[in-house]
Amino acid sequence: MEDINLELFKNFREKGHRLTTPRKAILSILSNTEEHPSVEEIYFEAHKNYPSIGITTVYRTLDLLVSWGVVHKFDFGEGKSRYELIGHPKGLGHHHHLICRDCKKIINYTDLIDQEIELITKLEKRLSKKYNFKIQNHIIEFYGVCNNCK
Amino acid sequence: MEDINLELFKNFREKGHRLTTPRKAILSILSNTEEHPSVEEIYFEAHKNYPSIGITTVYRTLDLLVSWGVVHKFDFGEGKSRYELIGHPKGLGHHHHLICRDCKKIINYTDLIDQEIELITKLEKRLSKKYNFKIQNHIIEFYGVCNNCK
DNA sequence: TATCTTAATGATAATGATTATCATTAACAA
DNA sequence: TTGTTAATGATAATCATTATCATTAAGATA
Repeated sequence: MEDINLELFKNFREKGHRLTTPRKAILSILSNTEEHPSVEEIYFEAHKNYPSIGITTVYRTLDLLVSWGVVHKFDFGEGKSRYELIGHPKGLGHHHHLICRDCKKIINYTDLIDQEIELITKLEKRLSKKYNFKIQNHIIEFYGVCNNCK
Repeated sequence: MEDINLELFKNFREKGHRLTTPRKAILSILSNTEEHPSVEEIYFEAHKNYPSIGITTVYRTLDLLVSWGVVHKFDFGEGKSRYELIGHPKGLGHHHHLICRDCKKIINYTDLIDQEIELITKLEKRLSKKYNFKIQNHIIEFYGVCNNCK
């Protein structure tokens, strides 16, 4: 439970939801990973400290967090979803992905250029006005074939 | 079968695959839609002209096209995949998405493409060199809440 | 602190998209 | 026209996710 952003706890209370043990466990796991864990991985990890947790609760809690825009749900083409805290307390921070169509390997890259941030910020402003859309986050992904698979 | 890019047919032959009726039907559908059809929708559509087609073949053909980087497989969080021709012969062309987390509505937008292309080209070059990765395409998606759902 | 209300949980079954199997069919090379 | 075999389509199997429902425990209240 070391590095949880306490803002996340407040989030629950403010929205009138109960802050339960399984929810705390799941937030803790998301806060302390630098990966994009799947439901099964989160369930397995949570089990260590909280053996009675059910996988249904993992699904439910993640859905809740995703609907608030606090967690992003990814699909890298493996037939299951992966999750990531959007405002990540560890260093992971804002990043994008290179995805191998073949072996599904994911490379995180963070060498974003200023130009990108500028472009995206501009786009966000324009799009949210034009479509009256509240934008919570964005993803940029490059698809192709990795060095091992070509 | 009106507007198929014949390059796509060559693609099959060049790779030593047979150009079969169901494959032609699927390519035709992808070439003539401006949507992101699901497997079921493609199957249903193909059925009109080719009633004996099986849904398994739709899955298989799409997998093949995706592995060549000719078709992109999307997941908009609906629990099923959607597909789109990357080099689209109709006007759809290169675009990105605004996705409502709530109702899953998808808005296609084509704004700011010139500036984007410049930036993305630069990024692509840099990333493919750095990670020795053959990049085939990219997606940019904005997630949030649409006007109806807020 | 004990009690009450009800949101949240977890076990289980149900669903639904996708994949595997395998006998049959049809591309296309010879 | 024929033969080889990749491709097909029907069906069953798999597996992630969702629905159901009796039970539990957060947190408000006394």
